[in-house]
Amino acid sequence: MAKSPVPASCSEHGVMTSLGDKWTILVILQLARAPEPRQRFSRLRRDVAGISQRMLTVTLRMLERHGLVVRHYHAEVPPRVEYELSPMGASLVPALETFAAWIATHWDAMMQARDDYDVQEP
Amino acid sequence: MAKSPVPASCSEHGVMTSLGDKWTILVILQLARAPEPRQRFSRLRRDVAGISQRMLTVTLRMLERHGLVVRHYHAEVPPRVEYELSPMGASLVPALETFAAWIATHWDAMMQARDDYDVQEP
DNA sequence: CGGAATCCCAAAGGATACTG
DNA sequence: CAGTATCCTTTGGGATTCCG
Repeated sequence: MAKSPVPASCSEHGVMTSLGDKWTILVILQLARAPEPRQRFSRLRRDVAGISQRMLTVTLRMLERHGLVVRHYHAEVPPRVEYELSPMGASLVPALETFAAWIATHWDAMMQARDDYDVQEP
Repeated sequence: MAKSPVPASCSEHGVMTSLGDKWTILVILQLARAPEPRQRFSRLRRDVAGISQRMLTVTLRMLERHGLVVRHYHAEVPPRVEYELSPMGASLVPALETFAAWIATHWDAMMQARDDYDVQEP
């Protein structure tokens, strides 16, 4: 990069790199969909399909760092940590749910298009 | 992966991996925002800030493969190729614009939160 | 002009082991 | 339990060159 003088769209560009990440979106949706607003680390680990413990840690840290998630640490033995969406994080949820709904609606058509494309052009 | 028996959320998971990609979102938005519905390769290359020729090719191929973009090839000399959103691709745009609008609105707050976080915890 | 192919490096991310 | 640290493999993606 550093070839164009950082246009205005660079803010979008930068956020897409982090927020557009697969795990980020899935973790936020999981936090939003669960009945209880606060979720424990191990629960998220189970419910976000396929995420590794490392990526969940990294993702939650990034979200906390940007003010989208609040981390509640309880200094007990064994320790208990809960995560919940901040008001700003919660305000992002509708956009993500719209995105997720679009996927659910068009998933079959996209897979069909992909198969058609693949049989035609080898 | 292949540890959990591929739950229903795997569709979201799978699409996020491709559609959630940074370049994919930026290319779709560029195709949607330009006044002319059809855009030439070289124009997209210029307008999508920072994208390499390789990634633009890969991204457009993937979008075409999934039925979100239509490729118009004109066998002239020199050849001319135009891309435009399919109806399905266009139907995704509102969701992405909502996402982009959220980013524009909350960008400053996120950067502020990030700076606050960074000075506190070294 | 609009790619495709190759090369190659840097970053992402999984597996494992250890700790407060 | 909720991480952190390390290692190591896989992937992303830029640079370059060549082709229709």
